[in-house]
Amino acid sequence: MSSTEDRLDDLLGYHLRRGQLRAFGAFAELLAPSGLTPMLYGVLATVAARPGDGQRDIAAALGADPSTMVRLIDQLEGRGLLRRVTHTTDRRTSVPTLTAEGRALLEHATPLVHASEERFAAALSAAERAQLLRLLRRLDGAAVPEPGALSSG
Amino acid sequence: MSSTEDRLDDLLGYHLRRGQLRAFGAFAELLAPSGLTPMLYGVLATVAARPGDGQRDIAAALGADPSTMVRLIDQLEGRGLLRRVTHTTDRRTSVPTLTAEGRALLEHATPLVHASEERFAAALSAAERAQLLRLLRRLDGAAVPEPGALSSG
DNA sequence: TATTGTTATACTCTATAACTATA
DNA sequence: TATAGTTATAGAGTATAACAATA
Repeated sequence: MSSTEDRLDDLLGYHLRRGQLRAFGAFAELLAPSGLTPMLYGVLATVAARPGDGQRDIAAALGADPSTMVRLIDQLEGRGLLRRVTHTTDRRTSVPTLTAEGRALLEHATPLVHASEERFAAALSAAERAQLLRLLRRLDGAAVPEPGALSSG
Repeated sequence: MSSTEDRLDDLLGYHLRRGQLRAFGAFAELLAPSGLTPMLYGVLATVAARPGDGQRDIAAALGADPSTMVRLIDQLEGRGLLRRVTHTTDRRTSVPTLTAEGRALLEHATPLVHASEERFAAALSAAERAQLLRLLRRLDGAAVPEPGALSSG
């Protein structure tokens, strides 16, 4: 009723957190068997999307710390989903590269991820989901700066 | 091609997470001096909004675990922002109750929280923010997965 | 001297299970 | 027997700082 009761309900941050928890939960329900967390899936997808990028670039694209990325890459490499390939000209840089298994798992997981999205966003119509996605992209700002990319929202 | 590069950019969960991180960061920038985290603010606001509720109810309202709530209440009580008042008829129940200091801090913090929202959502117009809030509320409104049901790994 | 990746470490947040005291 | 709160503990997840190899 009064402003006292609505303090949290009026906050984007509050609902963003709750929405993310729901999204994470739905992800876990469908993808637990694959052993993938949202972050591990994000790494696989980003490695696939940015071939040739070093770990630091992958980390930056995901908003993660380089030392955090080491552990994530360790996990994925330990499961044979990717390999660290030394960069052709800069031997400091290791380029995460998907193995056949990694690519297969990514292809297997992606429809499950979309299914989890449809599950936790079932309260919204397709048009509303698209609208929500559009607004969230704008919120993120210029999303991930990609080499040679175009837009600016 | 596009399906490969857009795997993450098409996901609500991905953008919800990034949005929440942005919200959390903006909150920290403005609220760090107060010593409040988003969750601690949420507890204060919920205690204010639900006088007479026990810790378990407060926890449920925030989607948190009862044992997690103990620690949060501990922190707030240790700083003199609330007190545990034994329930009138059920002596098992402790009712978190704001002190004058707690209420004052809540009143002080709330405009700062709104300022942090305006900061991290600056890319959106007022109408877009309202629309985003509506959609996120609808998302939250659907059956909330229980806290324990999510993490079975 | 700067940069990439790595390691060691610590800190935060949260959940699980066992325990207490009430009911 | 069931419930509210608590405790101890463990598991993610992440960040900071120091270090080695390379540029």
